[in-house]
Amino acid sequence: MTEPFPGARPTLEAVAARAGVSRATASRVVNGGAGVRQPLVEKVQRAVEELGYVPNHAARTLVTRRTGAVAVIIAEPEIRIFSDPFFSQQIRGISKELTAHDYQLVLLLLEGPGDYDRIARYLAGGHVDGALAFSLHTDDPIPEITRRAGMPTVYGGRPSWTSAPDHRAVPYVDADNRGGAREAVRYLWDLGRRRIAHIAGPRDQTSAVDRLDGYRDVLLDEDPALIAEGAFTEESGARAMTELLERCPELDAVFAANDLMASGALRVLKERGIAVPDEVALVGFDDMDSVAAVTDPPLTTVQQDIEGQGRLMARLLLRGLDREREGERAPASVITPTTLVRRASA
Amino acid sequence: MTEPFPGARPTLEAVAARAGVSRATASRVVNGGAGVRQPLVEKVQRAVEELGYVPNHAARTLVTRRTGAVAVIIAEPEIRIFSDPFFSQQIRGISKELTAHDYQLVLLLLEGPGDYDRIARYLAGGHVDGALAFSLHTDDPIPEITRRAGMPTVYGGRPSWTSAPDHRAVPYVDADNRGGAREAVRYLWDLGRRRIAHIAGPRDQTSAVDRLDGYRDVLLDEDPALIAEGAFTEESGARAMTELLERCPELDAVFAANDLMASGALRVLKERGIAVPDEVALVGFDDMDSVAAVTDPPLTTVQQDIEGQGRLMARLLLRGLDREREGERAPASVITPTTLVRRASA
DNA sequence: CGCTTTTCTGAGAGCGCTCCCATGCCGCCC
DNA sequence: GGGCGGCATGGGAGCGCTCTCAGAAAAGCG
Repeated sequence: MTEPFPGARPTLEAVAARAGVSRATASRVVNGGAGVRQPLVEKVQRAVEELGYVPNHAARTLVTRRTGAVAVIIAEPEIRIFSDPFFSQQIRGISKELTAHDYQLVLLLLEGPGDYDRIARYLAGGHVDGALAFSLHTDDPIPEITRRAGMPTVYGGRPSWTSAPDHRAVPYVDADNRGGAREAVRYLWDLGRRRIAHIAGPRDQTSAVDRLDGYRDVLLDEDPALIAEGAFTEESGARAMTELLERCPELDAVFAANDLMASGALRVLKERGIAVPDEVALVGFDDMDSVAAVTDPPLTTVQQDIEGQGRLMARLLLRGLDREREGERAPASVITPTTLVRRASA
Repeated sequence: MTEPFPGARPTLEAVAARAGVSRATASRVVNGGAGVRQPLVEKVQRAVEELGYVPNHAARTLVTRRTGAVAVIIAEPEIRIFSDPFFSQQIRGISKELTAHDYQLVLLLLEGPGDYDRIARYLAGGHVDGALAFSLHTDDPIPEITRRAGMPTVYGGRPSWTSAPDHRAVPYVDADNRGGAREAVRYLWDLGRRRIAHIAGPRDQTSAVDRLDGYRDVLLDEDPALIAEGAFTEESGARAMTELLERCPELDAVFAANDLMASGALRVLKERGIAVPDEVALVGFDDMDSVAAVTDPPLTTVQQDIEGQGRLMARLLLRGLDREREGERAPASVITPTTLVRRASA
């Protein structure tokens, strides 16, 4: 690797000169070499090698109008998000898929409400070809921003506005929250439990709503006193459990909408000397590595393939980007299956 | 916001035409407006507003040679990294700092050994102005890659090669691991404990080495049987604890090199019916939200400002980028202080 | 009021690349 | 053997922006 002027990156022009061809031919070779005769291809490749040529990304983007980058927008203002392995795993899945297609991941974390402007400007500036967004609340401005920027976007988790009867269809990837919850509650029922409580997640997150719906699907004549709302945190799970025990001391099972709340509930049950699963059976959701298998007793929980969801989101988006050039429409959504993992807590 | 041809973004040319000025003047206004008379500034700003103009990033980068983006390289091949809130918090700190200076964060996750090539190409391609890298092992190729790409880089955690006597100096940010460990062990000593064991982290990570060194600083005549090595995971902490109990049943305190291993140790101690802190006092490291405060009993641990470290890394890098243009040298490293947080476990 | 000095503005080159189109070359068929 | 089609190659425009430089306008001075 020769460096004529150290620090000065060689251009295509230099490669072409060294290979004794035109810039156009050099460009063809660098981009796959279609329609160039073998001997020239080799000459150019040698020149590339010798000069240590790497294409200038900005120049390429300027003309092709494609950046080869995808934004991941994480709009969760709460602390939860980043102490939550959930997102981390999705991101890893996304990263794997993007990498495999030579796309880059640009992380856009929203730190405060004022950040929406920044994001809007960023997306409009043509920095990225598409976007992935997560856990949108009902009135989240993100969809409007991406739409205005003409930015193909795939959502992680069913966006809440899709509950409306005539909503605009957007592609999203989500676990089968309702089905998974149904399976969990039915499992408790089959265990002979009849006073099954539910610690729900926050009402403004569709995953929480869908899991609650699944719970209701099984317990048709459900008692409102058996439902408490938490915030998907350990602490809130503990609070909800305390509440439930006050309202219904005779409950014999709890289905928590995620593992973190389940572990909070478990803590309270243990503090009160209530045996799990003998007196109260407990089921969580997510099968979070750092929680479900570690608690005492380990949690029976609903597993979802989080990394797989990430990959799927990326795949959906990339497919959308390809189609865009052919003028086709956005891809459809995908619901991924869940599995009940039986451990000691139920 | 008028859109003349929906989908076709307005260019500076269009703004200039609408404002009745030259492209050069429009450019000046867009970039701060220095040296342009007020009435023209306003005209241009109005045109920008009306057309919804957003500068084209690629074009700007092409001429300025600055991308306004920084790569965050996460080279940890193990699973640990992303179920570990540690990185998440650093990233949040980095993101905050970058955002405040209008820089973007590009996440480069290494999925396998073959990925180094990809990273090298990416950095050489001029996609980013600088890089932040984490937890480098001794023979990690990342430093060489960033150096070859002429990419200013700041490291998170002291890179291991800085242990060598005549190492190349690189800027890094790290907690005062040794000092923190020293304080923790001294605290146990002051509590009257005399058989203080240590669950160390993996020997190839400097944070582990430094914490071990801190332990040794206090226990000058330390007994090798009192030291066991883990892998910074809950599981490995439990294994190490088991080992230690076999070798030294009479130990009366344990200093674990991180909270995860401390929680594993705690689990084993509880299983054996050993009272914490009465029989064995336990101290961790990191003060990880999701672990230290949640265990039973809550962990006494060494706190470090992880998010602050992230911010600092970004700040150091950005300062370096500024100086680069003035030909100055790389910034120095920073060691951030730690605090002992006393909870029930010691 | 005319001249110099300073402040503003505009014209134009050029960043590195892709891609359209014209040109040249070869082979093939009648 | 002349003409024609097809394929490989090169010339050159142009993506949208910044920045230098020269010229125009405004300001200062005698």
